[in-house]
Amino acid sequence: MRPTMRDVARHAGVSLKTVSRVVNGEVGVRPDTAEKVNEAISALGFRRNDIARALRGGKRTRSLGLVIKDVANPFYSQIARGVEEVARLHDLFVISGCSDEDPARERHLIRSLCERRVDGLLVVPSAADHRYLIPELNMGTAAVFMDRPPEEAIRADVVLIDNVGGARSAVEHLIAHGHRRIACLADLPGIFTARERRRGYDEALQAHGIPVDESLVRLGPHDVAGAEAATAELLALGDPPTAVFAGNNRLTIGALRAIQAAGRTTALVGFDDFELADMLATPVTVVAHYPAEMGRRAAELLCRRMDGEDLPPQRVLLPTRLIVRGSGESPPI
Amino acid sequence: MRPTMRDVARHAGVSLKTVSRVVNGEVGVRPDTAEKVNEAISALGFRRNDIARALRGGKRTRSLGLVIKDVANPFYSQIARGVEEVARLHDLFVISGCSDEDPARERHLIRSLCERRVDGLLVVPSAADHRYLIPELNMGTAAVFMDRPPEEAIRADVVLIDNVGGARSAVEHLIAHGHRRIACLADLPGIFTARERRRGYDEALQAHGIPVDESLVRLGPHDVAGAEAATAELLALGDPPTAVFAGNNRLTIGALRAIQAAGRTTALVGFDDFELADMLATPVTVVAHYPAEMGRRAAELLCRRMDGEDLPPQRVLLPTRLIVRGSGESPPI
DNA sequence: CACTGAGACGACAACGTTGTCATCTCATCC
DNA sequence: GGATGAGATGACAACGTTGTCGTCTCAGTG
Repeated sequence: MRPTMRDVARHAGVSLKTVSRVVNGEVGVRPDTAEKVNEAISALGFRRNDIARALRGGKRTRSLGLVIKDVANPFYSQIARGVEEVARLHDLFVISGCSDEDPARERHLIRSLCERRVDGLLVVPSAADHRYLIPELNMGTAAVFMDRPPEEAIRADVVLIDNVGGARSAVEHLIAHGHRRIACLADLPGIFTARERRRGYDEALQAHGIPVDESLVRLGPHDVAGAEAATAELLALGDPPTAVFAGNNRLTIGALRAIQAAGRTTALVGFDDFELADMLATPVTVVAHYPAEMGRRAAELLCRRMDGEDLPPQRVLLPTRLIVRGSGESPPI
Repeated sequence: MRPTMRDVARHAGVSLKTVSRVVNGEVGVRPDTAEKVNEAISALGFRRNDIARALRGGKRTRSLGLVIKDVANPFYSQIARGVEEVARLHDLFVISGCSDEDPARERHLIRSLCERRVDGLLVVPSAADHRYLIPELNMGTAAVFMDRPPEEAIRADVVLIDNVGGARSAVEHLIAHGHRRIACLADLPGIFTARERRRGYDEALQAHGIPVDESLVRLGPHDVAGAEAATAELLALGDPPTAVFAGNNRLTIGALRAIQAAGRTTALVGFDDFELADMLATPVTVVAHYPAEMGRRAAELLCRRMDGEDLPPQRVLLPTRLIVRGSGESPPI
């Protein structure tokens, strides 16, 4: 089927090794010999077999595995983009898979990637137990986690967003605009980022001497519809909140729908920026962060590990930025 | 570093081949032998080396290459998602790369993917010449193109959106609402989809006996800013259009900005659906299509080719759907 | 002319796995 | 009791490449 170096060698009347030398640009081949070989290569359409190349000498496969929840989700696709940019610089390929937040699938993916001998792993871990990774790590597969840390037992680098700080800045922004009754839409409490953002919300209130009113906190909404319902409920309270902090972009959209539907001017700040946030009927004030940057930083850390650098496990915290657009600056009723 | 089957064999006191049999679930191993082997496997943390596996016997690598313009762009990330879904069913991995519409990079990517011996290629081709692919195709690498066809000379499957039909339906919708002066924002004429959508625009007008007024057609705007400027220019004409057809979602957003800025109620229909189109100040009527479906269909075709099916090259045309949301139904001034 | 050494090139093994075929062990049967 | 054969296991080669080392050629030197 595909010609091998042996075929090229036969065709050019030289030895296998000489073809190898030419293909890899090694020195010590006479120009006319090299030309003969190159002619044979184009005549036969030879392509060096990277599979064989990786096998021989336990060479690197020049590939890294990326496990995310879902490429179709902009948050993850931007991470993927950041990863790919760094991979490109290092002449690495990215082999990616979507876990869909299913721990079994995640585990299967990681295992398969290890079997393919990727040089390193980049993982956005699901909420499950990751100790099964320990043997792989001990065996020398480098790994860096993104967005959520794995359990204590796993000594690996992590790149996180400053969830607590970002949430705090959002809530403080609302407080600065005079709000005291601020609702919090948090995602499922099993999710690390949801817990952290909730913590930032609490800290901001406490820092300003505002008691946390649990009736204004909604843990659990996980999609636009859930957030819309939860917000509608909050707005229907006898003493409704004058502002809402939404823990991620799904929740922000849901809250926005409910606020618009209720014809209120309730203030809103959301975690996560999203496209067209500035083009909505009410432009949305958000805590922005940079998923592509997370991918890049994680990939860079991974490359350093792959190059054998032996630092203690790093924990990178990426900053957030409050983008003021209107929805967060409405005064209390 | 990582243990091999030989190590496992030594540890279990059996032969290499017996380990292979156990690992691959072959019959003809006594249960107690299998157990010894399995114990050795977990004791050593053995993982079968898929690289060696693929090499031996010219086996498939169980991977496919995906070349898109940019994963961070939702259109492409949805394609990637569709591809992933099918790949998962066939136990294949997806190795992807972003061409950034750079023909040289695309070529490099495809070449590298072939060197890695992917079992098949999925490509959204850039505007360049793809004849360099012919040797690879002849050499047995299956390939399926998406979104844009490669040149005539390349006999391969293609999965396209019904660009002409979708554009025609958009413009006919505007005509049905009484518009006669309909502007067309098309992307760079070098882009296949831009040409096709422009053609749909022409056909719709001609079918209704409306002459094409070239002063209402803008070829070239390629981003939001360009479309905004072009639309502003159109609206400033002595006899401005009463409706705009925008050839893709970037152009739609640009047009929308310009229309809002000018305080007009100019009707607007855009090609490509986008998230939050229904949440904008003016909800946008669009020609929707399904990029994930394109990825799925292309991946399915590719899998059939990889399984050795030998059909003539297929050309799949995916339907579009007009989603009415408001912006396309304003009457002429 | 014999010697030296650098430069060009080739033979061979090895990477980790699996397909092929050979061997070895028994229980079964006449 | 020896032949038979099924079942279990092992030896070995091969996949396509590259690292190591050996061989060969030939110009330069004494």
